[in-house]
Amino acid sequence: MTVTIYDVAREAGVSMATVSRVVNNNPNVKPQTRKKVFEAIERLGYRPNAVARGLASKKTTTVGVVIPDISNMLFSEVARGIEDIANMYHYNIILCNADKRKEKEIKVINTLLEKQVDGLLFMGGSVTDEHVQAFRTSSVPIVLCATRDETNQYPYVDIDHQQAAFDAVNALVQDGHRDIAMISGNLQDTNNGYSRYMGYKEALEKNNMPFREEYVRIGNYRYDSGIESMKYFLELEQRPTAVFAANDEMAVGAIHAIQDSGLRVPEDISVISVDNSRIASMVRPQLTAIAQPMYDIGAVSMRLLTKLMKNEKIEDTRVVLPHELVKRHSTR
Amino acid sequence: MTVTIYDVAREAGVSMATVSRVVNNNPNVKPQTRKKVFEAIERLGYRPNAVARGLASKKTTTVGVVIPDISNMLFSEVARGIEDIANMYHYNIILCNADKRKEKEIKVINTLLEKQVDGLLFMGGSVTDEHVQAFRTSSVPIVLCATRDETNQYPYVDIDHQQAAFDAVNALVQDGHRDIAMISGNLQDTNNGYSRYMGYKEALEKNNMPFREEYVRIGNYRYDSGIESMKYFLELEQRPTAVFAANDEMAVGAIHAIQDSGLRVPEDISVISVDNSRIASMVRPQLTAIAQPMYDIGAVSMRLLTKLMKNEKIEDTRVVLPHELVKRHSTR
DNA sequence: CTGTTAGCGCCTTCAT
DNA sequence: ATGAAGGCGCTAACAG
Repeated sequence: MTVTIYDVAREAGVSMATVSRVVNNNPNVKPQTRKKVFEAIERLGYRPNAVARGLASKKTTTVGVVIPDISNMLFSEVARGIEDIANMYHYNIILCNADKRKEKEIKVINTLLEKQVDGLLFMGGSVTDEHVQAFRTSSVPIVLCATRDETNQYPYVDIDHQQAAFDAVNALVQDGHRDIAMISGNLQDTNNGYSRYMGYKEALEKNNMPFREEYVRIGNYRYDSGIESMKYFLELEQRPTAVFAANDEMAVGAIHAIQDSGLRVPEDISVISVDNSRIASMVRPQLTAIAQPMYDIGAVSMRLLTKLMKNEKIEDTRVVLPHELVKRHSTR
Repeated sequence: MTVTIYDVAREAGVSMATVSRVVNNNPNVKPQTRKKVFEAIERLGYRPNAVARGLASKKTTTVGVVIPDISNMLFSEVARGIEDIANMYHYNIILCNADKRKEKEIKVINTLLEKQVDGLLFMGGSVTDEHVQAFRTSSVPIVLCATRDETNQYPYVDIDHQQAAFDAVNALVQDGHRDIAMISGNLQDTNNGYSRYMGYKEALEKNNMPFREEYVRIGNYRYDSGIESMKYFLELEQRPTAVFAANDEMAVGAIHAIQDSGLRVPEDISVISVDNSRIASMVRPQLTAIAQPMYDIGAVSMRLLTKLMKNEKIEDTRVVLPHELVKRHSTR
C-alpha cells in the first residue's frame, strides 16, 4: 500500500541504507547510484515518512507555539514573525491557542512535548509557578515570547512594557497635559496589563502629578471597552484632557466616543496608545502610539530558539526589543 | 534517560501492554491495576511519545492547515474557527503560511503529508491542476476552505462570492444609485477576486446600467489601495455616487479618502463592502457590508474534515455558507 | 483481565 | 561507497 524505503531499495537494486543516504543528502553516495535511487523514488512516488524518521532520529523539525489567540491582530503578527523565521530554518510550526487560560496553557504545553517538538515558544498572559513546573519537565529548549517568568530563569524576547507606558504618558505631559486618564488592560496580566499601569503611575509620579482613582478604567483590550471607558471619563466633573489607552483598539474606541459626544481629537482631548498595529493609521485622526515591534518579537524569539536547539553559543538569552513613539494626529 | 512504557511496566510490575491500555483508556483493566500503573507513571514522570504512537498506530491526531497569511485578519479568523473545532475533536493543528504562492503551497502540502497528518485543510487563492496533482498523492482526506477547485472534485466550504458582490451592488441600486464604482481585488484569484468582479458586472447588467472601464480599479485588499483607488474616482469628471469595495480594509480607505477631500459619507458618496470583519464597526461612519462568516467557514470545514477522517456518512461535501447584508451607516 | 510478540518506517553504527 | 542489523517507543492482534 504505502511505499517505503524498502520498496525503493528493491526497485533501485541497492540497500535501504543507501536510499536513506540519498534522501538525507549524505555525500557518501556515488552520483550514479544516487541517480538510480532518485529514479526509483520518482517511479514509485515514494514520500519519506517524517514520523518514522522522527522516531529513529529523535528529531521532528517541528516547534510548538503556544499563543493566546490567533485571531488577535497583535498575536497573529507575532505568529507571522515566528513562521517566517521557522520556515527559513526548515522548521514547521504546531500552533495551539490557549486563550490565556492557565490550565489550557499547561495542557497544550504537555501535548506539544508529547509530540516531541524540538523546541517550544510560549506566548501568554503571565508565567506562573505551574508553568515553570511544566517547563521543567521539558528536555527541549523553551523561549518565552512577548512575556517573561517572574524570576527570569527562562530565555525571553519582549519589550519593556512599563517604560513604553511611561514614555506614552510622558509624551502627553510634554504636550502640556495635566489631567491624564488611562484605559488599562487586565491588571492580572503581570507582564503586560500591570506593567503598563505601573508605567502610567510612574509617569504621573515623576512629574509630580496626582494619581486619581477615577482617571483609571479597566478595559478588556477591545474597541467597545474603549468606548465605554471614555464615556465614563466624559461624564466626569473634571474630565481629562488626554487619555492613554493600553492598546490601539481601545484607543480607537476612545476617539470615536469623544467624536460621538461632539468633541474633537486632538483639539479637545488627546489620545495616545501602545501597540501601533495596522489599525493605528486606519482611523481619523490617525493614532499617535508607542510602537511595539510585534513581528520582530516573533522573529527574534524564533531565531533565539533555533540557536538553542542547535546548541549554538548565545550572547544573551534575555532580549528586550526597543519601542518608539510614532507621532501622528491624535495628540497635540 | 527518557522514561518509556517499559520503565513504567517494570515499576508497576505489569506488562507494557497493560500500561498501554491504561494510557489509552482501554476499559479492559482492573481498577486496582490501573491505579498501580498511574502511580508508577506519576512516580517516573512518564510522558507518552506521540511520535512512536503515531508510527505504530498510523494516526497522528494532527491535521495540516495551509493558510495564505496568518497575520491577515480574515484568515486568522478562519484559523480560529478551525482551531476551536479541531480542539473539540482532540486534533492538533500544524499551520503553514504559503503566501498564496503556488510553489510554496505545493511544497507545504507535501511536507504536511510527510508528517503524516490525518487530514488536510487547504486555504489559498486558487486551486490549479498542480494543486490537484499534489492532492491526488494524498491518502488522507482534504477539504478546501474558503476556496474551491475548478471542477469541484474536492470537498469545500465557502460562500458564494459572486452572489455576495451582486447583493452588495444591488443594495446600492436599491438606494437609487446609478453611478457605482468598484475597488476590486486581484482578478487572478479565480475564486475570490474574479468572482466579486463578476458579481459587480452582473448587478449592473441586470439593472440595465452601463459598465464603465474607469469605474473599476484593482487594489490589493489593503487600506492604502482603498485610498488610492478612491482618489482616482474623486478626480473623475463624473464621479461615482457610490463605491463597492471588495473588502473592508479598502472600503475604510475609501471612506477616509472621501472625508479627506471634504465630502461626506454617505451624504455625498455611499460605500459598501464585502467581509464585515471587526474593523467594519470601528470606523465612522460604520461600514455597511455583506457579512462573510469567516469563523464559521473555518469551523464548518474542520467539522467536515473530522467526519471525513472518521469515515462518517456525509450528506454533502460541498457546502456554501450564507452571507447577509449588515446595514450600518456608510450607505444611504 | 493480562502478557507475548510482531511490526510501524526509518536512522545509524559497524563492517566490508 | 555500500550493506547488514539493531533499535527508536508504542500499538495491536493473539493467546491465555
